[in-house]
Parts: sequence; C-alpha cells; structure tokens
Amino acid sequence: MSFPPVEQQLAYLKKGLAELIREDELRERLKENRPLRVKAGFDPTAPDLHLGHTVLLRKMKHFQDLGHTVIFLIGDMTGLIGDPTGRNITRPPMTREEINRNAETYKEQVFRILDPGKTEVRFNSDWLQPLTFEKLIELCSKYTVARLLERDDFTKRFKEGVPISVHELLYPISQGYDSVALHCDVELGGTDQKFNLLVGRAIQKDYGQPSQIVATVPILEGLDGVEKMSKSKGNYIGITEPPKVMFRKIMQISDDLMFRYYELLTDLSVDEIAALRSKEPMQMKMDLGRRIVTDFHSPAAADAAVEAFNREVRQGREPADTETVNLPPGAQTDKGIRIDKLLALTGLADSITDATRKLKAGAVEIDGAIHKDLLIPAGAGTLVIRAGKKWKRITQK
RNA sequence: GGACAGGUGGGUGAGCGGUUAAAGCCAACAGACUGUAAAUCUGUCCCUCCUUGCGAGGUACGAAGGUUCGAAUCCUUCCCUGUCCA
Repeated sequence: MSFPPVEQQLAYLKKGLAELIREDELRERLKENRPLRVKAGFDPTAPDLHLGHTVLLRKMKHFQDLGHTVIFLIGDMTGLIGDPTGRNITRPPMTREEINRNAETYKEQVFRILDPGKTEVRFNSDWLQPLTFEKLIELCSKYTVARLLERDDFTKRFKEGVPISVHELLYPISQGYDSVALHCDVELGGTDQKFNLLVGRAIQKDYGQPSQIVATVPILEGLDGVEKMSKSKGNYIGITEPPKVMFRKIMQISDDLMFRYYELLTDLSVDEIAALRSKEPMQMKMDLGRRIVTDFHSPAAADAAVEAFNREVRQGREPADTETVNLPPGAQTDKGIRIDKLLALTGLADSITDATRKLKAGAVEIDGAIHKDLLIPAGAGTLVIRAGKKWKRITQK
C-alpha cells in the first residue's frame, strides 16, 4: 500500500485542526507507512446530525482520503450511562433495537461524507459489556481521581458544589478504554473532548500500547453565531434538511459567521477565504449556501434552492411548490369563509387565536392583497393565501 | 437517618391573599427597515367563541385535598429536585 509523502499528509491533516497532540508523534506514525486506525466516537442518542458534526466528519474524511482506516464508534454503552453535562434527566434505558435503529440512521447520514469502504462501524458495548467487575476495577486503578478532577467542568462543578456522579467519572475512563480495545493510532474529537481524548493516551500506555495521537477540531457556532450549534438550541442546520431550508438558513447567518463557516465547512484554503473578504458579502453567502447544499444534495438541488430563495425571500413571491389543499369544511359558515379558522385548519397558523393575531398584524395576504377582515365571501376557484412566510393555495368547490 | 432550600408559561426568573393570563429578560412569531443577514424599531407571544371589542368564556403556577367572598400566594398530605450534616 502506498501513501502520499509524509509531510504532504501532515499538511493535509493539520488544516483546520484546533490542536494536534503531538505532531511529531503523528509524523512518526505516518512514516510506518500503514493505514492508521483513526477513531471518533458518537453518542447513540442523537441520530440527527447537523453541520456542527460535519466539521469532525470532514476531518475523518481527510484521513480516509489518504488511505487510513476510520473507526466510527457508536458509544452505545457510554451513551447509556449518560454524558457528564450536569443535567439531571434520568435517561430511559435504550433498547438494543433503538440503538440499532439509531446506528442505521447514523450510517445513512454519515456516509454522505465518509467513504463506507474505508469506515469501520463499531459499538463500544462489544468490549464494555463483557467487562467483569474485576476488570473494571483493574481499569479504574489506572487513573486517579485527582487527574479526573483536572477536567475543567469537573473542577468547576466540584468547586461550586454541583454534584458529580461516580459514573460520570467513568465516562472518560471507558472512552480511553475504547482506544485500547480498538488499538487506535489517532482519536479525533471536538475541542470539548480534549480531556477525554487525553485520558485515552494515558490508559493506552498503561495497557502497554503506544499512546494515540489526539486531534481536535473547533466547535462550530450555530446560526446565532454565539452558542455552539446544537439541535436543542434550535440554531442548527441538519444535514438531511431539504435544500431550500438549508440554503435559507445559511443566508440567515451574519457576515462574520459566514467566514467561519467557509473555514470549517469547505475545502477552500485559508488564503482563498481571505480573498473572499473583499468581495460582495451577499454573493459570497449565496456561494457558501450553494456549496453546502451541493455537498449534501446535488448541484441541481443547489440551483433550485438559489432560485427559490431569490423568488421567495428577495422578491417575496409565492413559492413554486406551494401546497394546494381543499377548503376545510370547518372554515365555511353561511356568512362566508372564516379566515381565522381557515388559517388554523390548514396549518398556516398555530391556533385560531394565533390566526386572529396574524390577521390583525397585517400578516395575511389573500390573492395578493393584505387582508384584515374575518370573513370573505365564499366563491369558486382558488385562493392564494400567505400568512407571514407560509403559503397555501386553497381550492373552493 | 437528620437539617435546610426549592418545584411558576418554550427557557430563565419575579410575584408570596385580590386591578395577576401572571413583571423583566431570552427564544419564537408578525410588521418596518435592509444587500441575504446582523443590528435597530414596533406589535404579538394559553385556548375557544363571536357581534374582532382595550369583548365574553374556559383552562394554567409539581399533584391531590382544604381554608377563604377570593389562592401561584395560607394549611394538610403526597411526589420530585438540590445542598449540608451523619
């Protein structure tokens, strides 16, 4: 098997990394001229991947591009014991079926970026489940409480009196053990994973293995540009979202954030991105949107998304794919059509009350004219209705 | 086991017998502005009904009872969470 020259590989791999521990070790490993085993772990509870995850996935892909083996590790066991984020929600135990289903969903999404042929999908229950108590004690003896408490959030919580459960301490240890079980050369993760990744180095050493190289990628900010991208914060772009939605969300981000996204979500070089700063921001943002939609869908889908955006957002015209529905019987009275009910029944408003509010706010347009009255006379033909950003065509009999 | 503290609308978080459908903030939704945004400004932000009115009614402050003309606010029991001491 042949690989590109070591320095060339290094340069490719280093791009966009937040941190690499340690570079000289990676160089040595690459010189061995064999496929390196590169691990990244994922929680089994969140099968909906968003662009934040793809920063890491893209880096995994880079290793694959060079011929290395990527291990997509599903932390079904560590996921069960919960992640140490300070929440107190008791997680209902996941069944094997649920985990498998999530795993399938993962594969579906992940292989939009990764090469299935160069990816090992593994579950850490494979080796954590059969671990006897005796073995667990042995494992735990290899790390000290003091070192575990070095971790930032543990330190903080300890000082502030926020509880830390014992199993949370187990989390980094078991993650480190995963590296032992898989004989990892490299482990990838977000910068927030740095501590856990480093524990792996120590534990491997204790088991007589060479310590893995740790590479972290930056955490991607969400659409708000402040908090990290996460589904629960609602500031995310899911990689399975329709092209139109993806594109529109990209157009929503601030100009500053746009360059960050260019950096972390495209293969443009740092210099190329710097050159974009002098160009017209809106155009650059549209280009970014086009790139991202192309990555997860297709160039044709990207074109369509751009077109739809121009039409719907910039010109405020009706979408080309407006849904047509029949007039719901509940909206009809002997005096005419009740607009508030119509909006609620067709999903243009959350409730009748909400529909009334939208009417009063002047957010409702019927056949091209702002409409504030409650009733319109019944007639024949099709009504084109807009409530805020939503459109519907209503067919009357 | 003991001692405290606390559970309020999507999230925070005030209210601690009555102009309280419940302040403020955030999010969200509309509207204005704009180069898409951001920022800013304005309005809205439980549900239903209609005669669309600063309208009427119904739900709502962990749960269930109770006291009161009246309770998120007081009492009782229960459930849950956290801290401290053992």
